[in-house]
Amino acid sequence: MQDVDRILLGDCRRVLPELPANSVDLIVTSPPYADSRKKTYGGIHPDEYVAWFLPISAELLRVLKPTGTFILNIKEKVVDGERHPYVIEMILEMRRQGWLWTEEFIWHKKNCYPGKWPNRFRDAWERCLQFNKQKRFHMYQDAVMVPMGDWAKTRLRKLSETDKRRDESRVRSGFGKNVSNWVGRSLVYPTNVLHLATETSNRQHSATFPLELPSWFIKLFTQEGDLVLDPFIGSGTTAVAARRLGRHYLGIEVQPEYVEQANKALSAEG
Amino acid sequence: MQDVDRILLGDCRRVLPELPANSVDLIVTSPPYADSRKKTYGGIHPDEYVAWFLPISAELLRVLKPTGTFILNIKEKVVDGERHPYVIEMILEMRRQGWLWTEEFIWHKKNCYPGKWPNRFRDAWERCLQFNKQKRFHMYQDAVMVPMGDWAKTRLRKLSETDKRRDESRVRSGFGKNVSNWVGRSLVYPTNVLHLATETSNRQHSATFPLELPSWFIKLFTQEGDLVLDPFIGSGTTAVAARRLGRHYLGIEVQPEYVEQANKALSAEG
DNA sequence: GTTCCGCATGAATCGATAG
DNA sequence: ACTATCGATTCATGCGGAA
Repeated sequence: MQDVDRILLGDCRRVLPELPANSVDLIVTSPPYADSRKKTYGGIHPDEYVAWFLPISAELLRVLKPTGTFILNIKEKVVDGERHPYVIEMILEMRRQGWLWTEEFIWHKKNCYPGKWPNRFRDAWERCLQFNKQKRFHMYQDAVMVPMGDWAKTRLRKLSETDKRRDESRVRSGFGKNVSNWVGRSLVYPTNVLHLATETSNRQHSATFPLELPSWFIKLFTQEGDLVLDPFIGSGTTAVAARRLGRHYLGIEVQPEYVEQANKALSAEG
Repeated sequence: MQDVDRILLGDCRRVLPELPANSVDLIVTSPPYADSRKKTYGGIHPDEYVAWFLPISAELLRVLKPTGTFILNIKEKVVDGERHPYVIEMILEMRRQGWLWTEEFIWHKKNCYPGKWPNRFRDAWERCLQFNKQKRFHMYQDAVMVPMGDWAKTRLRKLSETDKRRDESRVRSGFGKNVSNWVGRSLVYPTNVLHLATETSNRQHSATFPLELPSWFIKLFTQEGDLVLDPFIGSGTTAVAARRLGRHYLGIEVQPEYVEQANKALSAEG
């Protein structure tokens, strides 16, 4: 546990083998999309994407604890007017590697990229694939409970405005026991559809991963003190999320500029 | 064109070969989900689902016009704690058949089935897979434009409640031209995420498929007078949607009770 | 005619029980 | 051991009756 809370510089295909087996509680990552970030990983062509990723997922399978979870945020590109099948091929191949494809969460991007095409609407969702090593894994559902759908309409009607405000801030802070006792029936478990906006004010980082996304999965699948790994950490979003939630983190990034950026962001956290 | 606007009784594996090639503008269907039980279509086991469906999709490829579209509403079940891969295997096999996997729409089910499990949240989405025969297909995007996000906040604030309701029903009825002239700048194109509730309390429709779902795709991919096919039409939802929108329809259903139900629903349309 | 409240109802999933 | 059935869990929706 001495080598955590760091951003490691290097290609994760080289760095991952140096990590001990069964040591990570959660892997959350958004790998470079096919054909993008050409300079870094050589601009993987969609047709070669699966072959490129499988050795990495094999290492991830090794370093993950048996009770751990792997969340893969990914979306297939349109190639020649068609959704390229590399993502679904990857799911099948990873199952052959030994991964269990436990669930597929949908990240609904409330503010998706604008544009207009004659044969296609704007793409407003991405996959967050959940993989596990075994059927029994750690999941802390209470940590991500949300206000009930008609909460504001019904229960809160009788509360004063100040009560309501106090209530909401408590709910948002989220650390549950007293809150869930107090508002108890006002909180429900979420579904497998996440409604999050992309971060507009983000800098030059290509993979715009809102902080909320890794935060949600970190709360759901880890406890304080657990270790979160992101093998394509980019500007450090996952590490910041982990740190804010009191989890240990480990990031891998091949581009020195990103490593620097991530370390700067982490220092700013104090 | 004389044999349309009917619900055909029979297994679609037998009925489809009797239909002429290149005659259908849109196929929208929600096939029976994989089930261990043996009622309709012999209760297809998830492991056999792909083999069962491929001959059907081959026939669908034959009857669809080159400019037509096939929308397949489906969702994989959980089997032994894991999402079963039959849906994604089917996508790959259908591509080998010659289908283009153009897009994947997400139907976000606002009212999903309740429940609580230790390792899983409620499933609130289904796939609406779009397949085509060629890269150029008919798409009428203007027919499904929706009010802008802040529409209710800005424009509608000044309208009375009755005006608002009338307004919404106009938009929902969807015949675009006059509406888009009238509210003009208030309408935007939708994304590939649909937010619809399932119809729960509609008695005789055990329909899982809300009327809005086929309606949306019918408006998007056909014009008035075009032909819509549903090879697993069930209680006739797709036919009702087509009829209301002035499209011809053709339904296939293996269970006589459903055929009767569908015809009754269609008669009620007048 | 309107708003409000109560209630039944789901393309679900898991775990236990029974054959 | 492996499959089939059943009960428990849980919440957004829209209907119907009531004020």
